[in-house]
Amino acid sequence: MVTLAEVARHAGVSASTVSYVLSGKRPISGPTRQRVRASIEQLGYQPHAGARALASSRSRIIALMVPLRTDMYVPVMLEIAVAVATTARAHGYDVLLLTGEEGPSALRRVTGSGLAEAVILMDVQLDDERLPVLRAAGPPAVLVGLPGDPAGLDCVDLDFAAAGALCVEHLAALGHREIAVIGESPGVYARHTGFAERTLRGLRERAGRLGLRLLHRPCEGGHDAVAGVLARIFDERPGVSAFVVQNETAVEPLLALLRRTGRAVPEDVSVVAVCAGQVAAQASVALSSVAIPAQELGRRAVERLVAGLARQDGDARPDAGRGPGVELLAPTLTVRDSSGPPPPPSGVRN
Amino acid sequence: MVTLAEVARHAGVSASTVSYVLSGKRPISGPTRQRVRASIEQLGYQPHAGARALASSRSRIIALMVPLRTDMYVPVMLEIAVAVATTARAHGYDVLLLTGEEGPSALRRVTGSGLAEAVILMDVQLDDERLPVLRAAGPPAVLVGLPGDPAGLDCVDLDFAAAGALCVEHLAALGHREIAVIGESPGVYARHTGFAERTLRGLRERAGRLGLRLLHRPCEGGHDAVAGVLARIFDERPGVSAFVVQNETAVEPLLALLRRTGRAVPEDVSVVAVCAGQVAAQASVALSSVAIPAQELGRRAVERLVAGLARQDGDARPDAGRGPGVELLAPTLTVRDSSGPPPPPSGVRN
DNA sequence: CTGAAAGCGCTAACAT
DNA sequence: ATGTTAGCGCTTTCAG
Repeated sequence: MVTLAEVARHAGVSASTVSYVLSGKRPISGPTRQRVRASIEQLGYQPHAGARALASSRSRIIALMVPLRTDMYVPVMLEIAVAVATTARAHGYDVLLLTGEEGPSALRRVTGSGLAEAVILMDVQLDDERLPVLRAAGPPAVLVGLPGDPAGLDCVDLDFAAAGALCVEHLAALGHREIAVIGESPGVYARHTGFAERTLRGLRERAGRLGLRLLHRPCEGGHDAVAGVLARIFDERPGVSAFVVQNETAVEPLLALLRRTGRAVPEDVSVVAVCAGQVAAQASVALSSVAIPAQELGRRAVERLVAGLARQDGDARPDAGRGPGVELLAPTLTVRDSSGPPPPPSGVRN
Repeated sequence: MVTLAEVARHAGVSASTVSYVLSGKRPISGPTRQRVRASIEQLGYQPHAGARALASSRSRIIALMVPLRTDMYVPVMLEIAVAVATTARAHGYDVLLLTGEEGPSALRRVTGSGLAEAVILMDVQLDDERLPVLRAAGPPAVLVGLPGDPAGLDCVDLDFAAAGALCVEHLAALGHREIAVIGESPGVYARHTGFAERTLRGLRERAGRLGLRLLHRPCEGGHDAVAGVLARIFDERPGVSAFVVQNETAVEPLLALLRRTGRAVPEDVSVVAVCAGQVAAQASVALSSVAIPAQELGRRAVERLVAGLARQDGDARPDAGRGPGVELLAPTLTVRDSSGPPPPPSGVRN
């Protein structure tokens, strides 16, 4: 293995000079820098990560904790993870993959051992058990998602409430007066995953303001579960002319069932989804939808973390990352083929 | 930060004793071990990862390279990644997440810097550009997937050829004589991703042996693409009574289109899939399918890697991991609701 | 602008 | 069974 000392000897300089060429932490004359660079190149030198971490107390590693349970928003999770890794690299960091399984102790472990100098948490619950660890003099952290009490924490998420409102608004503008919401599976609500409840709040609030009727039903994924829920909805509210879906695995079953029961989309009923953009675009009827901005979420999480770490170093630049706090990304609704005006009142159908 | 030296002082022993209590690399008397353990506990000591890596030249980190492009088998990819992380932890390793983006250089980087001591590569292409790095005195590595020439490499994958054969066999046993294959998107074949071609080979070979007609068509995901392919298939081969699908995003569109064109599944046509188990189970008609054993793949990859690393250490145990080479997991076909006997010859329908 | 040298915290001979 | 000690490779004072 090539060491810094060998590079130094080869270049005819001291070890510290090589180090400073690498870090740029002090001015090095042009010629020396050239020679050192050449030696590094020739010898194929690569700094030893462990030695660096030991001497500098900075591992340049960010831990990313993904949920163990992969039952929800799976493509989105992967996309966020990949965006985190990519963005982290762009800032000189590597990413350590942790699963939710180990829970809070994993955070203590990677953080206490100096393995990771910061963490990003995905799939945050309203009263997440990992949060106490973070508040108690924890490491720099950014949550993707919003806990019940985000005080003192750094969070990035889609503004799901606004997303819900946006869906209602879109449907209201088309003339719909009665909407049904096919929600996440009951388990998601039971776990108090914030985004589901926030979406619902946004839906309800805007529906209330615009005077629409709104019916919400949690729903498991899969064809049979959706069939049951759908039947109950039409039973309770025959006047429903539009659906908002927030469960990727319910999307296709819903479309299939509507088709089978002779309801054309969007002629007879409209459907709007809050889900991964790809899912919406590739559905058997391209769905008008609010996409989860997975890449953006991953990217922002890293950027905020890196800004925070720089701040620690005394990089008092006022620009990067607008400081800690909650950052909610504004939702965008993409209109595709699944939403249109409601059918004319029954009996008047042409 | 609590150091090993402090623990040693607190316990009234030398630093090496503490180290050995931790590593178990030499016998320590019961009493001393107790005292050291107690001190560790009380002081909340955590070994410094960097210092350890430096002194021992073992980082206890495995790099996992996932494809950047997330267009295929996405849930499976995440499931593998999570299984890798979980299994690695069970063996005392952590996992570094790399994206395909950086390519071969990422391998050199994490490996040359001692950051990771071994790597797992996912989504391996037939002539993967990362392989030369591995063969050339590279780090211990396991591929999830099969390259064109696996010589000298350690690989784990589903036996896709056997999976294809299994599908044909199942359909043949039901009485089908003419089968169509909805393949992966053309891009996948163009990239020479091995599994798609191996599946096809298995399908063809078994179909040939059993005297079935087989028609293969690559297919993009999404409703429109599937519609086009399906139309062409029925045009060319009106006698087709069964489909094998190997593209998760084509599954629901296919089912929807069959339904719409008045073909009942499985009464009129059978459908068998090679895809994630969850997708098959949750489809609008529960699909008979060969599942991709994601967890098993991730688990085996780590186990083989760890076995290899132990072998390096001189752990000449004959058991663990059956040595390097190619390990193909046997496929399992789960019969669900989408496959049955073909309809009686036309004109005889009841 | 550059060098010398003292650690960073841990492991693993080498002792006893 | 335990202690002593010499590094592992790098960063960062302290000195010029």
